[in-house]
Amino acid sequence: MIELTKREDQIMQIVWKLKNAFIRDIVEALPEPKPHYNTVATLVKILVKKGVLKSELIGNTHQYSPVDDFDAYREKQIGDIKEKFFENSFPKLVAHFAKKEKLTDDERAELIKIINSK
Amino acid sequence: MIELTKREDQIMQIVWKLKNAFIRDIVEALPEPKPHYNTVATLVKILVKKGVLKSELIGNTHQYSPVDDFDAYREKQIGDIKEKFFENSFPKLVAHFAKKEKLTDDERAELIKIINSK
DNA sequence: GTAGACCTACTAATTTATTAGTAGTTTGAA
DNA sequence: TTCAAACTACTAATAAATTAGTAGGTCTAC
Repeated sequence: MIELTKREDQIMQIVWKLKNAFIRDIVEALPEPKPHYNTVATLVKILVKKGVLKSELIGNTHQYSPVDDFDAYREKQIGDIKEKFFENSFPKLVAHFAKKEKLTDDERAELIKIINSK
Repeated sequence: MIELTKREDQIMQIVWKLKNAFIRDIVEALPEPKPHYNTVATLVKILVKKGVLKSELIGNTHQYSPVDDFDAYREKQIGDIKEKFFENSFPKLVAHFAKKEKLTDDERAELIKIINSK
Protein backbone atom coordinates (compact mmCIF):
# COMPACT_ATOMS: atom_id res chain seq x y z
CA MET A 1 0.00 0.00 0.00
CA ILE A 2 1.14 3.47 -0.84
CA GLU A 3 2.44 5.37 2.12
CA LEU A 4 2.87 9.12 2.17
CA THR A 5 5.00 11.15 4.52
CA LYS A 6 3.54 14.23 6.14
CA ARG A 7 4.92 16.61 3.58
CA GLU A 8 3.86 14.39 0.73
CA ASP A 9 0.38 14.12 2.14
CA GLN A 10 0.22 17.87 2.50
CA ILE A 11 1.17 18.32 -1.12
CA MET A 12 -1.35 15.74 -2.27
CA GLN A 13 -4.11 17.56 -0.43
CA ILE A 14 -3.28 20.67 -2.38
CA VAL A 15 -3.14 18.96 -5.74
CA TRP A 16 -6.43 17.22 -5.06
CA LYS A 17 -8.09 20.47 -4.33
CA LEU A 18 -6.64 22.20 -7.36
CA LYS A 19 -7.19 19.15 -9.61
CA ASN A 20 -3.91 20.00 -11.28
CA ALA A 21 -1.09 22.28 -10.39
CA PHE A 22 2.29 23.64 -11.30
CA ILE A 23 5.04 23.62 -8.72
CA ARG A 24 4.51 27.29 -8.16
CA ASP A 25 0.84 26.70 -7.39
CA ILE A 26 1.79 24.23 -4.72
CA VAL A 27 4.35 26.54 -3.20
CA GLU A 28 1.73 29.25 -3.26
CA ALA A 29 -0.80 27.09 -1.46
CA LEU A 30 1.59 25.95 1.27
CA PRO A 31 1.45 27.87 4.52
CA GLU A 32 4.28 30.00 5.79
CA PRO A 33 7.09 29.35 6.09
CA LYS A 34 7.00 28.30 2.48
CA PRO A 35 9.65 25.81 1.48
CA HIS A 36 12.07 26.47 -1.34
CA TYR A 37 10.73 25.96 -4.86
CA ASN A 38 13.23 23.16 -5.42
CA THR A 39 12.18 21.49 -2.22
CA VAL A 40 8.68 21.17 -3.52
CA ALA A 41 9.94 20.09 -6.91
CA THR A 42 11.88 17.30 -5.25
CA LEU A 43 8.88 16.12 -3.29
CA VAL A 44 6.71 16.21 -6.36
CA LYS A 45 9.24 14.15 -8.25
CA ILE A 46 9.14 11.59 -5.48
CA LEU A 47 5.36 11.54 -5.70
CA VAL A 48 5.56 10.92 -9.42
CA LYS A 49 7.95 8.06 -8.80
CA LYS A 50 5.58 6.66 -6.20
CA GLY A 51 2.88 6.71 -8.83
CA VAL A 52 0.48 9.06 -7.10
CA LEU A 53 1.05 12.08 -9.32
CA LYS A 54 1.42 12.24 -13.06
CA SER A 55 2.94 15.08 -15.03
CA GLU A 56 2.06 16.64 -18.30
CA LEU A 57 4.33 18.98 -20.20
CA ILE A 58 2.54 22.24 -20.87
CA GLY A 59 4.65 24.61 -22.88
CA ASN A 60 7.97 23.81 -21.31
CA THR A 61 6.88 23.35 -17.75
CA HIS A 62 5.30 20.43 -15.99
CA GLN A 63 1.79 20.38 -14.70
CA TYR A 64 0.94 17.75 -12.13
CA SER A 65 -2.29 15.98 -11.31
CA PRO A 66 -3.29 13.03 -9.18
CA VAL A 67 -3.22 9.64 -10.82
CA ASP A 68 -6.81 8.72 -11.39
CA ASP A 69 -7.19 5.70 -9.24
CA PHE A 70 -5.42 7.29 -6.38
CA ASP A 71 -8.75 7.49 -4.64
CA ALA A 72 -7.65 4.24 -3.08
CA TYR A 73 -5.42 6.28 -0.83
CA ARG A 74 -8.35 8.31 0.39
CA GLU A 75 -10.33 5.19 0.98
CA LYS A 76 -7.55 3.74 3.03
CA GLN A 77 -7.14 6.80 5.19
CA ILE A 78 -10.83 7.09 5.75
CA GLY A 79 -11.11 3.42 6.56
CA ASP A 80 -8.15 3.67 8.91
CA ILE A 81 -9.89 6.29 10.95
CA LYS A 82 -13.00 4.21 11.22
CA GLU A 83 -10.97 1.26 12.38
CA LYS A 84 -8.66 3.14 14.66
CA PHE A 85 -11.18 5.27 16.42
CA PHE A 86 -14.56 3.66 16.02
CA GLU A 87 -13.82 -0.04 16.21
CA ASN A 88 -14.74 -0.22 12.58
CA SER A 89 -18.31 0.71 13.41
CA PHE A 90 -19.99 3.17 11.10
CA PRO A 91 -22.82 3.88 13.57
CA LYS A 92 -20.25 4.77 16.21
CA LEU A 93 -18.63 7.14 13.80
CA VAL A 94 -21.91 8.79 12.97
CA ALA A 95 -22.81 9.01 16.63
CA HIS A 96 -19.55 10.74 17.32
CA PHE A 97 -20.03 13.43 14.74
CA ALA A 98 -23.71 13.81 15.38
CA LYS A 99 -22.91 14.71 18.96
CA LYS A 100 -20.18 17.14 17.96
CA GLU A 101 -21.99 18.84 15.17
CA LYS A 102 -25.12 20.21 16.76
CA LEU A 103 -27.24 19.59 13.73
CA THR A 104 -30.15 21.71 12.62
CA ASP A 105 -33.44 20.05 11.81
CA ASP A 106 -32.80 20.55 8.12
CA GLU A 107 -29.50 18.80 8.37
CA ARG A 108 -31.07 15.96 10.23
CA ALA A 109 -33.63 15.56 7.51
CA GLU A 110 -30.90 15.58 4.89
CA LEU A 111 -28.90 12.94 6.65
CA ILE A 112 -31.90 10.71 7.04
CA LYS A 113 -32.56 11.03 3.37
CA ILE A 114 -28.99 10.03 2.62
CA ILE A 115 -29.20 7.02 4.87
CA ASN A 116 -32.45 5.84 3.42
CA SER A 117 -31.38 6.12 -0.19
CA LYS A 118 -29.86 2.78 -1.03
CA MET B 1 -0.70 20.74 18.70
CA ILE B 2 0.76 17.35 19.48
CA GLU B 3 2.14 15.57 16.45
CA LEU B 4 2.89 11.89 16.36
CA THR B 5 5.12 10.08 13.92
CA LYS B 6 3.90 6.89 12.30
CA ARG B 7 5.58 4.60 14.77
CA GLU B 8 4.40 6.70 17.68
CA ASP B 9 0.87 6.65 16.38
CA GLN B 10 1.04 2.91 15.96
CA ILE B 11 2.14 2.51 19.56
CA MET B 12 -0.57 4.84 20.80
CA GLN B 13 -3.22 2.80 19.02
CA ILE B 14 -2.06 -0.24 20.91
CA VAL B 15 -1.95 1.43 24.29
CA TRP B 16 -5.39 2.91 23.72
CA LYS B 17 -6.80 -0.47 23.00
CA LEU B 18 -5.11 -2.13 25.95
CA LYS B 19 -5.87 0.81 28.26
CA ASN B 20 -2.46 0.23 29.81
CA ALA B 21 0.54 -1.76 28.79
CA PHE B 22 4.04 -2.81 29.59
CA ILE B 23 6.71 -2.50 26.94
CA ARG B 24 6.51 -6.20 26.33
CA ASP B 25 2.76 -5.95 25.67
CA ILE B 26 3.40 -3.36 23.03
CA VAL B 27 6.12 -5.41 21.39
CA GLU B 28 3.75 -8.35 21.48
CA ALA B 29 0.98 -6.40 19.80
CA LEU B 30 3.17 -5.02 17.03
CA PRO B 31 3.12 -6.88 13.73
CA GLU B 32 6.12 -8.71 12.35
CA PRO B 33 8.83 -7.82 11.99
CA LYS B 34 8.73 -6.80 15.62
CA PRO B 35 11.18 -4.12 16.57
CA HIS B 36 13.73 -4.60 19.28
CA TYR B 37 12.46 -4.25 22.85
CA ASN B 38 14.70 -1.25 23.39
CA THR B 39 13.43 0.38 20.25
CA VAL B 40 9.94 0.34 21.65
CA ALA B 41 11.21 1.49 25.03
CA THR B 42 12.84 4.47 23.37
CA LEU B 43 9.68 5.39 21.50
CA VAL B 44 7.62 5.05 24.65
CA LYS B 45 10.01 7.30 26.49
CA ILE B 46 9.57 9.89 23.78
CA LEU B 47 5.82 9.59 24.11
CA VAL B 48 6.07 10.15 27.86
CA LYS B 49 8.18 13.23 27.22
CA LYS B 50 5.60 14.44 24.72
CA GLY B 51 2.99 14.11 27.41
CA VAL B 52 0.79 11.58 25.70
CA LEU B 53 1.67 8.60 27.87
CA LYS B 54 2.17 8.42 31.58
CA SER B 55 4.03 5.72 33.46
CA GLU B 56 3.38 4.01 36.74
CA LEU B 57 5.93 1.89 38.52
CA ILE B 58 4.46 -1.53 39.20
CA GLY B 59 6.87 -3.67 41.12
CA ASN B 60 10.04 -2.57 39.45
CA THR B 61 8.78 -2.17 35.92
CA HIS B 62 6.88 0.60 34.26
CA GLN B 63 3.35 0.33 33.07
CA TYR B 64 2.19 2.90 30.57
CA SER B 65 -1.20 4.39 29.86
CA PRO B 66 -2.54 7.28 27.81
CA VAL B 67 -2.72 10.64 29.50
CA ASP B 68 -6.36 11.23 30.17
CA ASP B 69 -7.09 14.25 28.08
CA PHE B 70 -5.22 12.92 25.14
CA ASP B 71 -8.55 12.43 23.43
CA ALA B 72 -7.80 15.76 21.87
CA TYR B 73 -5.47 13.95 19.53
CA ARG B 74 -8.23 11.68 18.38
CA GLU B 75 -10.49 14.64 17.86
CA LYS B 76 -7.93 16.33 15.74
CA GLN B 77 -7.33 13.30 13.56
CA ILE B 78 -11.00 12.72 13.09
CA GLY B 79 -11.62 16.34 12.29
CA ASP B 80 -8.71 16.34 9.85
CA ILE B 81 -10.29 13.58 7.84
CA LYS B 82 -13.54 15.42 7.65
CA GLU B 83 -11.75 18.51 6.44
CA LYS B 84 -9.35 16.80 4.10
CA PHE B 85 -11.74 14.48 2.38
CA PHE B 86 -15.22 15.86 2.84
CA GLU B 87 -14.75 19.59 2.65
CA ASN B 88 -15.62 19.70 6.29
CA SER B 89 -19.11 18.53 5.55
CA PHE B 90 -20.59 15.99 7.89
CA PRO B 91 -23.40 15.05 5.50
CA LYS B 92 -20.83 14.35 2.81
CA LEU B 93 -18.98 12.11 5.18
CA VAL B 94 -22.12 10.24 6.08
CA ALA B 95 -23.07 9.93 2.45
CA HIS B 96 -19.70 8.45 1.66
CA PHE B 97 -19.92 5.74 4.27
CA ALA B 98 -23.57 5.07 3.71
CA LYS B 99 -22.78 4.24 0.13
CA LYS B 100 -19.82 2.06 1.02
CA GLU B 101 -21.37 0.22 3.87
CA LYS B 102 -24.43 -1.40 2.37
CA LEU B 103 -26.52 -0.94 5.45
CA THR B 104 -29.18 -3.28 6.64
CA ASP B 105 -32.58 -1.91 7.55
CA ASP B 106 -31.80 -2.36 11.22
CA GLU B 107 -28.65 -0.33 10.84
CA ARG B 108 -30.52 2.38 9.02
CA ALA B 109 -33.01 2.53 11.84
CA GLU B 110 -30.21 2.75 14.37
CA LEU B 111 -28.51 5.55 12.53
CA ILE B 112 -31.68 7.52 12.24
CA LYS B 113 -32.20 7.16 15.94
CA ILE B 114 -28.71 8.45 16.57
CA ILE B 115 -29.24 11.42 14.33
CA ASN B 116 -32.53 12.34 15.86
CA SER B 117 -31.34 12.14 19.45
CA LYS B 118 -30.10 15.60 20.29
C1' DG C 1 24.91 -18.16 44.62
C1' DT C 2 24.73 -18.26 39.88
C1' DA C 3 22.42 -18.58 35.26
C1' DG C 4 18.77 -16.78 32.48
C1' DA C 5 15.19 -13.74 31.47
C1' DC C 6 13.85 -9.31 31.53
C1' DC C 7 14.08 -4.74 32.90
C1' DT C 8 16.49 -0.15 33.18
C1' DA C 9 19.19 4.14 31.46
C1' DC C 10 22.10 5.86 28.29
C1' DT C 11 24.11 6.34 23.89
C1' DA C 12 24.84 6.08 19.14
C1' DA C 13 24.31 4.20 14.42
C1' DT C 14 21.32 3.91 10.54
C1' DT C 15 17.64 5.10 7.68
C1' DT C 16 14.24 8.13 5.94
C1' DA C 17 12.46 12.62 5.17
C1' DT C 18 13.14 17.30 4.23
C1' DT C 19 15.51 21.01 2.62
C1' DA C 20 17.91 23.65 -0.68
C1' DG C 21 22.23 24.62 -3.50
C1' DT C 22 24.44 24.67 -8.22
C1' DA C 23 24.40 24.90 -13.00
C1' DG C 24 22.30 25.11 -17.27
C1' DT C 25 17.96 26.29 -20.29
C1' DT C 26 14.00 28.89 -21.87
C1' DT C 27 11.22 32.85 -22.28
C1' DG C 28 9.81 37.45 -22.49
C1' DA C 29 10.57 42.31 -21.74
C1' DA C 30 13.66 46.40 -22.06
C1' DT D 1 20.84 41.11 -27.48
C1' DT D 2 21.07 40.96 -22.88
C1' DC D 3 18.98 40.82 -18.42
C1' DA D 4 15.86 38.79 -15.10
C1' DA D 5 12.61 35.48 -13.82
C1' DA D 6 11.29 30.95 -13.67
C1' DC D 7 12.01 26.45 -14.88
C1' DT D 8 14.78 22.07 -15.26
C1' DA D 9 17.93 18.11 -13.58
C1' DC D 10 21.08 16.74 -10.49
C1' DT D 11 23.28 16.51 -6.14
C1' DA D 12 24.10 16.90 -1.42
C1' DA D 13 23.58 18.79 3.28
C1' DT D 14 20.65 18.78 7.31
C1' DA D 15 17.13 17.24 10.30
C1' DA D 16 14.04 13.91 12.08
C1' DA D 17 12.69 9.30 12.93
C1' DT D 18 13.79 4.70 13.84
C1' DT D 19 16.58 1.21 15.31
C1' DA D 20 19.27 -1.21 18.52
C1' DG D 21 23.78 -1.80 21.17
C1' DT D 22 26.08 -1.71 25.83
C1' DA D 23 26.23 -1.96 30.62
C1' DG D 24 24.23 -2.62 34.84
C1' DG D 25 20.23 -3.97 38.06
C1' DT D 26 16.54 -7.23 39.79
C1' DC D 27 14.08 -11.31 40.14
C1' DT D 28 13.30 -16.28 39.93
C1' DA D 29 14.42 -21.03 39.40
C1' DC D 30 17.61 -24.35 39.95
